[in-house]
Amino acid sequence: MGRTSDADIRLMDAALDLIWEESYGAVSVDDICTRAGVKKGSFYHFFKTKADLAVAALERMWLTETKPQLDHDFSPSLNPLQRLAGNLERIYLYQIDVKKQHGKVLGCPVCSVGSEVSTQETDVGAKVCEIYSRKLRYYESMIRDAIAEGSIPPCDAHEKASALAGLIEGLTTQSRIMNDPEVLKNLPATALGFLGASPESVQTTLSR
Amino acid sequence: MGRTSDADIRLMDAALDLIWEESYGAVSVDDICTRAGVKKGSFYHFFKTKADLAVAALERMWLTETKPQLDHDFSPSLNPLQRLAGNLERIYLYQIDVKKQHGKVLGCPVCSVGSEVSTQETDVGAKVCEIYSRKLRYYESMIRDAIAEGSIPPCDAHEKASALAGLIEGLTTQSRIMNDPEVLKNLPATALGFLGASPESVQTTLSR
DNA sequence: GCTTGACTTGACCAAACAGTCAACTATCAG
DNA sequence: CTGATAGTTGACTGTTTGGTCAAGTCAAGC
Repeated sequence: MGRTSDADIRLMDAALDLIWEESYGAVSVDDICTRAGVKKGSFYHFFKTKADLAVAALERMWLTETKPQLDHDFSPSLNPLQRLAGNLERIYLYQIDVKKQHGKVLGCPVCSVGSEVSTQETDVGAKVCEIYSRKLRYYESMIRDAIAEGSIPPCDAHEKASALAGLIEGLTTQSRIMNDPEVLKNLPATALGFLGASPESVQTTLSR
Repeated sequence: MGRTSDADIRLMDAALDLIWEESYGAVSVDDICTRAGVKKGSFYHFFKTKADLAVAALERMWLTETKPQLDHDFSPSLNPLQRLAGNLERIYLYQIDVKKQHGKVLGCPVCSVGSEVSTQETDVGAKVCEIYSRKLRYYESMIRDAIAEGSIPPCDAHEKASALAGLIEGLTTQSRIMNDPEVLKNLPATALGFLGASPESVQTTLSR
């Protein structure tokens, strides 16, 4: 019963877009409301604070975008190294497209927001941490499969996954700072090499 | 002639501290003035805007802290892999200390600020970019020396340096987000392995 | 078709904000 | 000693900000 609305969804989408394009701190509640076409009273009907909205928006992004994409890219139907190579190639092409659309490389919103607010907005920080950890599981499982398959030397999969995430997020951040997607061009090959894949298997994996 | 002052230096130090602890967007001109013990009128006597101050503060940090430290860590008097290992070990121990002092892992201010403001404050973004590039030169020269010495396989030193910086900054950011310095514990070994150093040379490099 | 309750609206408030200024003060060079 | 000048101060302005609210609107379920 009662009136129906998609204002909360419009607010989440607007918030994520703006925060991605600018930054968490540079975006005001008014900015978000204007972009979403929602009045401030409605904002506070759905969310207690900007941080509250950010948490909801991040979780929504995970559910509607990140998770489906990762499920596709890291499907066990592919061989482990191809999963990673495909995912990283897609990230590279995506940032090229983002630069075309927005005029700027925008990188990864989860990472940017996390680094910005982790010491301040604890709820947002916790949500970022959660999403980051979920991503790590995809890497970890891929690494375990690659070891089992013999395509990379044995190692601590959890630790390697964390370092791999560092490499990926670090270069993505670098491409945002430098505003240059080409920083990511060799990421697939670099990442495979980092995992210890032989130069030949890197070659064959990337040529598919 | 005229009155002397160190207010500009106090402002730069205060700004850098606050921005490091919180974020660029979360810190106001009033906050900076209060921490520096300077009145707002004096702030605007020395700097046009917060962005202007940030640029000056970053350059000052480079000159008084980063550069001397890098010159020490990457001194050609050490063998190339030891330079990197020593530098990364120091970063790890430093973040442990920062967590003790501030209660939180704060990561690298250049990288955090860069990721936050690169799309908005172009002057600050350019300065971050400049400092980032200067850091890359240390990595690049170390990599070239390591190749010449035969301790790592040949590669494009510039590209490898960029990826190495991604790995280091990425894991540093991860440790800030997770508020856990232990993320950086194996960074020395991980980075040496990433460069292609043999397990034995990693072992001997780290045991010194 | 009417009641209930979720949603909307625009006006409103106090606090925080960036930025200005004229009057004041300390210091250095001559 | 003194004048020119760099630096200081606190009070000021206008704007943006987060946040509230009472009155109004609309749709679902009975």
